[in-house]
Amino acid sequence: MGSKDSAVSNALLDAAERVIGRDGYGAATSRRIAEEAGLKQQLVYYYFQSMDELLLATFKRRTAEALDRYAAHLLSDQPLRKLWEDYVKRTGARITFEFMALANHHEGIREEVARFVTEARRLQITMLTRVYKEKGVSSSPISPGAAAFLLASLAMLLSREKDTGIEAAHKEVEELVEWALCRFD
Amino acid sequence: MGSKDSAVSNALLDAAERVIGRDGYGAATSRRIAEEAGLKQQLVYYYFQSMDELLLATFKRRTAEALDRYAAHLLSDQPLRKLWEDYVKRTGARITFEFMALANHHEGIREEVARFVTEARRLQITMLTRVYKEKGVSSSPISPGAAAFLLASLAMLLSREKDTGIEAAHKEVEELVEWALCRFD
DNA sequence: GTCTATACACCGATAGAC
DNA sequence: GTCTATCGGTGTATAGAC
Repeated sequence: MGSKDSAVSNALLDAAERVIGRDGYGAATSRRIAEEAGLKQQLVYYYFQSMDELLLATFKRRTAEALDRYAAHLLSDQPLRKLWEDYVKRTGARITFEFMALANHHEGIREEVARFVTEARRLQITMLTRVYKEKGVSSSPISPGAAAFLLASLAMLLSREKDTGIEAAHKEVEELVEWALCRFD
Repeated sequence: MGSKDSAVSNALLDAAERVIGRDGYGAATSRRIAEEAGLKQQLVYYYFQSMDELLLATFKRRTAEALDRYAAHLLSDQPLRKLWEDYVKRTGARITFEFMALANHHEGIREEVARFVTEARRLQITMLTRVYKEKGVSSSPISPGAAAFLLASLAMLLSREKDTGIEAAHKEVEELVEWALCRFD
């Protein structure tokens, strides 16, 4: 077994992301991922015990990177807007939905999704509670938790639909979000 | 080629739904679907030209059923609440996300997703415009289109996260939705 | 650490008998 | 309309040389 943070190991994770994003999780086979990385198929089994493990490692690297970005947004002077932009760019992406579907029948990925979403929400509630206090929000029907959830769900569906060529009601939703974000600036 | 609305054809579509929901689209092979239906693998190719066509037929049957349900909700005396309950039950379901992921790399399914979402939104905007007028809503920052989108995105993420074992901020979101729905009752 | 070789299962799809 | 038989391709994973 080879090291998990070697150059080859990371090249395999990069290749796995490209293949899954382009062709779906059904195409994430040892042969295609190795070919995408310019390596021999059998090398996959030197660096990972199984395909399941490779897929899980690919996903865990992504969630770790995302949590790092979210933490960085907290330090920005427009944390809410930074988070929204990050979400729109990433949570509706093709590869995100591939992993969501994979979570249906891959226990390790399902557990990692749960861990990731819970921790991300916790971070955002902390941030929003601070923002509410700074801006003197006191009696909103939308609690910090609900606001975090709203932000995530709107960004996810909005960017997913855009990717699918749908635009029904998008302009109005974007204006609504813009209106809400401006109230916090 | 056999008829598309024969008993056998529908049994294959039923079996395909079960396999995809349980094991993912990667498991939707002619052999497994036929076995699930108690039929021979080769029969799939008598009723469908290819696996792609079977998957598309499976999805189209689902979207047609959903649009029928949505149209029925319009006639209810609590159309908004009926729609919310339908959404919570279905849009976050495992199989929905499998088809969303499939849409990434299956052109026919992507087109059908776009058609379905656009038509569903159109129906809901008609309904909400009527409700707004009946209730005398005039200066809400949330337009009928934005409200339809909000409903869809919240229900989708809420039920998806529940299925994954996540509950962070869910209680607050449910209370917020309940509060909003009550205002229309 | 990377190579060649290979075992064995499953895949989509077709041909042709009945 | 359903059956048996089958082709060529691809999948996961392992063994063993270098």
